[in-house]
Amino acid sequence: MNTKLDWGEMMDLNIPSFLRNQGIKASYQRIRIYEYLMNNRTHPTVAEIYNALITDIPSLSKTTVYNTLNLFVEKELVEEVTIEGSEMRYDIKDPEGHGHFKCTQCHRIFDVPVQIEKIFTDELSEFHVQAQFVHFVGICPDCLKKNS
Amino acid sequence: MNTKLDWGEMMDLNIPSFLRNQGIKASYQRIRIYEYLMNNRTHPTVAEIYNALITDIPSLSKTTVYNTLNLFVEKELVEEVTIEGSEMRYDIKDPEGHGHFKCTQCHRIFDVPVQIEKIFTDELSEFHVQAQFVHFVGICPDCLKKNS
DNA sequence: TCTAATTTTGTATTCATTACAAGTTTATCA
DNA sequence: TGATAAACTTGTAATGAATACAAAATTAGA
Ligand SMILES: [Mn+2]
Ligand SMILES: [Mn+2]
Ligand SMILES: [Zn+2]
Ligand SMILES: [Zn+2]
Repeated sequence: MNTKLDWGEMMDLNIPSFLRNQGIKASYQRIRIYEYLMNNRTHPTVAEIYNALITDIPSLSKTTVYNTLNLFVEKELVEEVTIEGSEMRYDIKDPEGHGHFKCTQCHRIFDVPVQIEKIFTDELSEFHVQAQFVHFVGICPDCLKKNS
Repeated sequence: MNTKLDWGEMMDLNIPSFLRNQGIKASYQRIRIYEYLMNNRTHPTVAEIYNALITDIPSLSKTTVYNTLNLFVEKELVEEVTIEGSEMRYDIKDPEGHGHFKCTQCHRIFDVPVQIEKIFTDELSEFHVQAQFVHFVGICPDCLKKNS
């Protein structure tokens, strides 16, 4: 039998120690917010995270959600998804990196694999690239099926 | 001698008729806002456009800048650049398409060529892609030089 | 346990964007 | 040309995401 855990499994099992490893105190609120992002890969907004957790954590403040997400972004555990003009969206940062697809019809945001290396050009060699983001906009397979 | 004008030259010469061709009434404000975007490829915010034009057009309202840009986006003359979380930025839409690089030090946003085709993957064939955006974040050549 | 540091919370504030209605300009037609 | 409607612009009010700030609560260290 295989006892080796992958990245996702490891953090699922022990979020508190993962957070501590990243130099973050594992408060109850932080654990629950991180856990929510792990289990809901839907690129939620602050409001969505808050509304999902408020029943379980009646004392939760929206400010805490903002503070926590900003901390996670700073520590590079979480990525801001700026695919919308209105509200910021958040996503667990995965080491490989992936792109996003926004469906104009159902408004869902999908993960899509992207070959990041291939988009680099000669011109970019002069720049020091620290992060890259690829966004697509269009109609998702589900909505295409419904339309036809 | 060559009398053929390219896309940029054509619109430089006659913005009003270009706008009318796109089904947009060529009001003075609209012409000046489009002209500003043509001459300032710096991905300006609404506030920047407004502040640049207010001395020439003392009656100008910020609402008009918003209305006009939203109209241009709708008619696909202009593209929203959602590289910042705070303010929307605007860019003349060019047929070939290009990526953007945000320098974390001088906060400028640069155009960078991108081979869009190369980022498509098999997974995406199920989606109907209408637009794609590539953003980089890092340090620009100027700032790299200053740092060293 | 006592004390300091950290975290959470609630409220007030900021500010980009939109909503709306009134004023102004432009187009249409007799 | 002059009247009338349509389109556009403007100013102000409203919305709402995000931050600032200070007090309350929790945690860590001595
Ligand atoms: Mn994602
Ligand atoms: Mn550009
Ligand atoms: Zn869809
Ligand atoms: Zn720079």
